[in-house]
Amino acid sequence: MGVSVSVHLRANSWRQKWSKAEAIDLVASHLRRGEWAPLLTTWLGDGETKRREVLSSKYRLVIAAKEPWRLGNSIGARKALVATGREAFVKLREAAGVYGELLDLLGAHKWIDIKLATDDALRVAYRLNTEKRSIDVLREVYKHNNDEIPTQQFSHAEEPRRGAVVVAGVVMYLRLVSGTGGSLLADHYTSDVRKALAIAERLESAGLRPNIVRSGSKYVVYIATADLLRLAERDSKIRRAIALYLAEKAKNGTPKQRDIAEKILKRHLLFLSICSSRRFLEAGIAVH
DNA sequence: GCCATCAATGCATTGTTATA
DNA sequence: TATAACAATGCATTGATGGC
Repeated sequence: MGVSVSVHLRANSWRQKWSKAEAIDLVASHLRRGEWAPLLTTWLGDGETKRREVLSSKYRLVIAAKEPWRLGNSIGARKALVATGREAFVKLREAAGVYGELLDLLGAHKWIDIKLATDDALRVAYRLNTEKRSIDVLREVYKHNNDEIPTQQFSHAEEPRRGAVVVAGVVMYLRLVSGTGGSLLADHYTSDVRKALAIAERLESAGLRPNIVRSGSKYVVYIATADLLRLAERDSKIRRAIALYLAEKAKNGTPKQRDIAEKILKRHLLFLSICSSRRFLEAGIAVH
């Protein structure tokens, strides 16, 4: 089985014992018989790994070799594409057998890639822990600051201006973002990082997923389309404000804004049902 | 290839300060 | 006090990135 082979190969220090060319041929012949263990050891040694690719579901087993054609399709002069697809990584993982426990202990970089390729739960956990957004970075920098931000700054019940909504007591401005589909954000500007962090925390405790980015000397706390839509579903004031904002932009915005606003309106019919149809007729929006 | 998001940058209007 | 210079604010735009 894979176990005995891989452990055996290790024990013999086969990489030193045989020439690379011989070793490569050995790996290739084993692989032809469906035996992946030698390939695993070779890949752990001379394999190329791109975690980025694995995480974006691009699975390629590439090994550096002098004569790549012996192993698989050549990529350039020195690399062999041995296999593709997630299944190949599953095979590698299976080939490791008990040896995997050792690799676990070692925290072997490439071994982790194999696990990331084959274990969905691990992928999710990995992403949660490693993919830092700019808000996470900011939080780390300022985490020693546990100073309470006076809540009073949130509590005023002022009426938001046009194009603004109140989210968890925070006045946020609506904003259209161009992309192919267009998005709608709500943001809040402040030049005080700690205020920004406090506001973000408040939004988070309201079940949202805010981010903070720098804009010149300011910090921008914002929530993205998905969050805004969820808010709109359960908060009629927000729903209404968004509907009006979109209608206004679709009518009087710059060409770009009109475009985006119309797209969003058509995609999320929710907002059409909010305002009176007369209002929308006035706004001159044609929705088919 | 499409779409949403990220993050940087741009810009017009409004507010503030300096100087005559 | 008039106004020129500058800064802050409230946005808008855009290229890059990454998932599906």
